[in-house]
Amino acid sequence: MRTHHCNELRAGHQGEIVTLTGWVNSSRDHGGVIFIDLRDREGLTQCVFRPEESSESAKISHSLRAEDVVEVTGRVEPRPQIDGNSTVNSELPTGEIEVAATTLTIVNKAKVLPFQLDKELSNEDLRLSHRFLDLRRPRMNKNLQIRHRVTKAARDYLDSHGYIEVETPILSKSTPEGARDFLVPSRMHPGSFYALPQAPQQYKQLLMVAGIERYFQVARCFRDEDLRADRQPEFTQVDVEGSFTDQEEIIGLIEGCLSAMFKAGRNIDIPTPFERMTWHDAMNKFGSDKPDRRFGIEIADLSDLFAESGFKVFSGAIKNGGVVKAINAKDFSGITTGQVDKLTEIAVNHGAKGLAYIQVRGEDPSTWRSPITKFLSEDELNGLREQLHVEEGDLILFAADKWEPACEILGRIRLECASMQSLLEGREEEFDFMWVTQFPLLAYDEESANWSAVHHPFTRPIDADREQLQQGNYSDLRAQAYDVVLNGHELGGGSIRIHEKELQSAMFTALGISEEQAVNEFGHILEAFEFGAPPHGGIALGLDRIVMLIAGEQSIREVIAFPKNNKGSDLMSASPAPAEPIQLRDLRIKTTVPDPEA
RNA sequence: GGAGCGGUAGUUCAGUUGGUUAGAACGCCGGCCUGUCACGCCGGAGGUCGCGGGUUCGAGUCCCGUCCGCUCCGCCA
Repeated sequence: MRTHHCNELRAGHQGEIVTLTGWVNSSRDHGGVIFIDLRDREGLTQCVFRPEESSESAKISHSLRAEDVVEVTGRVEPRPQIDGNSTVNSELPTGEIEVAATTLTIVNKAKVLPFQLDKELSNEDLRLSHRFLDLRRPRMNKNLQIRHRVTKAARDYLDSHGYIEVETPILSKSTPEGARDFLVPSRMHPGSFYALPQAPQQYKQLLMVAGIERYFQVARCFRDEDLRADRQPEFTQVDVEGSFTDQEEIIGLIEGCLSAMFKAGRNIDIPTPFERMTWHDAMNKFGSDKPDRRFGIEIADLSDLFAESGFKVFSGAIKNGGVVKAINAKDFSGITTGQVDKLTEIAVNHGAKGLAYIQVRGEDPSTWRSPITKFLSEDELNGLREQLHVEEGDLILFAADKWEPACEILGRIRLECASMQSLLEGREEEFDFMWVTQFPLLAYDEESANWSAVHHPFTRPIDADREQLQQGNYSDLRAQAYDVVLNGHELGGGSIRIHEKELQSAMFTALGISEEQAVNEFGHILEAFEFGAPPHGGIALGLDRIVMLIAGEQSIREVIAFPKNNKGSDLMSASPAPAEPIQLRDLRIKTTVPDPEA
């Protein structure tokens, strides 16, 4: 049996007889003396095999290959002086010592691996199909350890604040709103399906009705939507709900929880309280409900300046009830034609007809290079210079549209400018936490002519807007909803919920859900609200994203042990896979897709 | 559903205006080596250039189609 792990032995252990186990990380065969670096999950220890001390184990050691599993027994020795030179390896925590092997057992040989563990691998397919090897790499091993510590910190923190973890069903019911569900056919109810939960939303509210008062869950959630670097079909939320609470209490709780998580995972102290910004301000200044504020380029409103402009694109947009907005990308007047094209494409993809810009080559507007300055008056140009603090070298970009699309266009453009200018490089240690509050409650979709819930249909309007909702006046309602944002990533979102049947019914009416449908789909929660439901609210944190940011990774796949690829496949187990005919028969399911095996 | 980028040795990549037998590094195999730690030295094996078609005297390179991967948009209450 092993006596120590591979990151444990130090000079103080000198003379002890120890046994280490692990994988051969590397071997250096000098013909006579042989070194191997033995690796376990904790680290590396050098073992040395000298023929004069143990001819048998030295002989065996010649056959060692990378990733063989071995057990080594020997004496802890200080690294010697050779010809007056120290052989201490200061790069290695165990570099002051080595284990002079007397016994070597090859526990299990390893084939040559399909990739080298000490080299970066761009072929993610290969990594995922051999994930059990990929995870051996110290970086991945470290990521899983960070994930464990961060999760534990969240659990401990919430526990210490009186929140108890309750498990809610994975086999659940399909909900009409929201993301596409994963369906699970029921054998005992042919033709009927469970759905995997997109979130434990309704269950946790029912736990509040049940008098649990303070609930949390490290909850697996499922959404059958297209994937991204920060999206997986199954992902984990730290789901929290409390009764007799309010937005302030939840925000304070989560600030403490995130602090504990970042402390545990990265040993940094994040300052609290976080800054707050209303959704309207976030959109207005940053064109996003999850602003990245680490660089400037704030959006300015120039509607007053251009209301009567001779440039009809601007004045026309304003007369149509829209706005003219602009950003000043400092020191970016040297933008290339290709980059202008790319920015224009982004603008056009978001509904703009084009992208007006000015390359500022000097103090005097006459030196400005632009397709539009010839349409602008001297007053307008001077006003522009003043309001945007224009200096030589700047690049001005405009959007003229309705308020929200104009904000969104410039929001996208400012992110792309930051990327083109590499404004975020080398700033991995900056953490800008913030809350975005007062989201709109409802959004109108022109195409379907329907109102839909911006957060979800259980979200409570702010008290001042409650009457309006019940009177059927759905424009500009504000929600008691809040998102916590870090460096442009949404870490989590929550709200104070509706706990009264009448208000919930009014909400369903707003969403075009008929009474019959409401009873059918949400009857249990409407009924529950009639039996003394306490006021309640909560939040859900995206654990994968948080761990990703703490670990400094670019994709949540790097912090999930066995993630799916871009198409939702697990390349290691080859799932999803066709079902056996007998399984389908039991489920009374017939597929219309031809069997690829046939 | 759409856009972009990519696919050449086990891996990471290079491969010029289309032109000899498609290269390098690491890994792998064999040999040498008693103080290395990315050990070193000598030798060797290893390729359907994703797949299919086309242009051409000649295609890794050009054209068309297709498959796969990643990133982004749509989507994700």
